[in-house]
Amino acid sequence: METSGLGRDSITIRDVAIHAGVSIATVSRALSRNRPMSPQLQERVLASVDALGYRPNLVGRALRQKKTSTIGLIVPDLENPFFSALTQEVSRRFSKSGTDVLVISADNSLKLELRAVRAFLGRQVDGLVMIPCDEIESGESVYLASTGVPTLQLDRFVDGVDLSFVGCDNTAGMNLVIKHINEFVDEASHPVIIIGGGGSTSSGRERLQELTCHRPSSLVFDGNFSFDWGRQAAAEILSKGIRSGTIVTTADVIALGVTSALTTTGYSVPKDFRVIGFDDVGVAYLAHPTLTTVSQPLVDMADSIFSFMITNPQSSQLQARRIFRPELVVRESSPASHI
Amino acid sequence: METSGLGRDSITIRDVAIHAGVSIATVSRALSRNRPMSPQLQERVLASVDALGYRPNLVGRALRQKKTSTIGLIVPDLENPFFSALTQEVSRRFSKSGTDVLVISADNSLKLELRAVRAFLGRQVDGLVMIPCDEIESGESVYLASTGVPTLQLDRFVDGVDLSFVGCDNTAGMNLVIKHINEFVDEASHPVIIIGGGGSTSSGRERLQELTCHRPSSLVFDGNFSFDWGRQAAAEILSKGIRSGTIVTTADVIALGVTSALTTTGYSVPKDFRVIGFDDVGVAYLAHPTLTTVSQPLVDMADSIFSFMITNPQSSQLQARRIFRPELVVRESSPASHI
DNA sequence: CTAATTTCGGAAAACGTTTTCCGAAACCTC
DNA sequence: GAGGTTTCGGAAAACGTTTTCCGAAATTAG
Repeated sequence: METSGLGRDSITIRDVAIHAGVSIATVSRALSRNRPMSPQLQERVLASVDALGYRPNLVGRALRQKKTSTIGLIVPDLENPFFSALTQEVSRRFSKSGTDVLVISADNSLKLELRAVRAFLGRQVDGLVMIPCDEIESGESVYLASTGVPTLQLDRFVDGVDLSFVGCDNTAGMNLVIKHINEFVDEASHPVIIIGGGGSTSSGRERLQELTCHRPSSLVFDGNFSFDWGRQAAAEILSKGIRSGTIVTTADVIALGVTSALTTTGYSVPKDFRVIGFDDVGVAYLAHPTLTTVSQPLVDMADSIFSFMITNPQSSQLQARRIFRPELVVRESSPASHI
Repeated sequence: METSGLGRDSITIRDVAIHAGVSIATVSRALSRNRPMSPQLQERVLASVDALGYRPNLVGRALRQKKTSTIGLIVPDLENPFFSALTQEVSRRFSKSGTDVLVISADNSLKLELRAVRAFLGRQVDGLVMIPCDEIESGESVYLASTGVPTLQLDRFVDGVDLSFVGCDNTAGMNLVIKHINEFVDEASHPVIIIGGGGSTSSGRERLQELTCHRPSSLVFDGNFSFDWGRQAAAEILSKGIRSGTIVTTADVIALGVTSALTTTGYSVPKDFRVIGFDDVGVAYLAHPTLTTVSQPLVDMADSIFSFMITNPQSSQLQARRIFRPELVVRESSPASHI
């Protein structure tokens, strides 16, 4: 055959209809199995479809059906391994059910986040999953999203909008950490240093809040969710003359940055400083020393997002929260044994 | 106003036309500035657009214009930090120009990769950028993609398809590594161990090939691009009774896995084993010890993808290759000083 | 054998845009 | 002030589907 070596202006359903000698309605039905039809005719149509290499134009279909079998996922930063893992998990879950997940990274920018919402809304996605950049400032994006399409917040939520949320219990997670450090921390000799991050996100704030609430006298540093901030924070700690202590962070990426800076400068983890993270990203297990952290149930969260999305067709009204319990994973960076 | 607290069945261009008392053509023109029109009328239309909160349906527009202002990016695995960094960079580059980049992760599965191609093709993206999963097996996906839309291969290419490619010079990169290790490797006492990965990808193969070609007597292990494979390979090395050497890998993720396993088992990097990676992902600088690796020019590659995409409107015919020169970054895991 | 029902293919409307084509009005030029 | 040109708004076609509606044929019932 080799009708069209390069698939220039593609073959439409009309071409198939002509080729098979039927109407376009028949072709559509043969493909969608929307209505029973005589097997031999169906077969004939399908043969033409194959012969011509016809691929339905999903844009046309979407326009007519007013649905795209697509959901959009907006993530603040793909370079944060926690988000890429979460992205992977969510995609995996949906692809099992035949809906495609399209991902846009907001690159930690509110402007890009808003633009991503517009892009997805305009493209008529059937649902939107957002990990908002900012607890306050993302309000506009999230609200806009919710006016157009069933929207779910993942991992972080925005203050003041009534929208379903799937995440983990950051407070409970931090309590596990606090209980853990209570086992070996001697207030006087071994100070607790808190390195926050993402203070303008709900999860960052919740984690930090719980920490400062239980350890009010601790030294607190606040920055963002990044390796670099971790490195920087470690430098600040050292510059303050602190030479040992227990460092609790609000994210693995921070903890890894801290550890890196500390060990590079000649300090030992966990001998001089114990370091604790949050999230349990893949590299936490790989770092040297391996990182004590709080593990989030990624697959459960992805499952939850999925079921919310399909059972919650339009009722953004009855918003709900599904909060999962994380668990502590004690590793080398803060061994359970006494110091 | 609060006409529609929840934006149920959204307002179309027709609603705006009625509200402004003009025809839909006029509304379209007012928005697209496609043809000059009287300022007061334009203003009136725009006022109605604002009042109603109209947002154009991009599906309708795409159908009519036969373009979507969207490009698709298919990446084999978002959890590989190199790919997430590359994804971020490409997105960043395109978003500057107003085209949205939609990402799908193939999750290292050929089936999902093919499905992603179909999804993007059906959705009529204006272009497709692929990092193919497999040098051979991804042929079907890549070919299919190329028949429908201008397609670019990134970082890896598929054997036998004539399609433009943007990547780095893996051979040159590995030569830098070889030159580097030649400075301190004493054949007899300090064996060179090669840990390959992604042997079924062009980049993995090229890198491994160059290594084995220059160091034919080395011990060679082959696996895939993952932390886990690195750990596993390290275990195999130790089980063979090897207690020191220079370990060259074909990717940072492997090198990091190797280092992790080695140091956990009590060996020292770089004292006992020197370890060298490839890619220069963010964590390479964070690892302990920091990782010697070959740095790929991500932004150059992203720029190149971009310019290929816009200048190469349809001419997949004249396929071209844009190969960038990587550079060696010597860090602690294989110091330049003698052992 | 007629009447009632079912089966099944096709014509055409619809989805929300953009854009071509028209025609009316306005503006020049002499 | 007539003829020519430009300006500018609207009607309608087009994009590629799905789906409603219709009618012809086939089947069943009585």
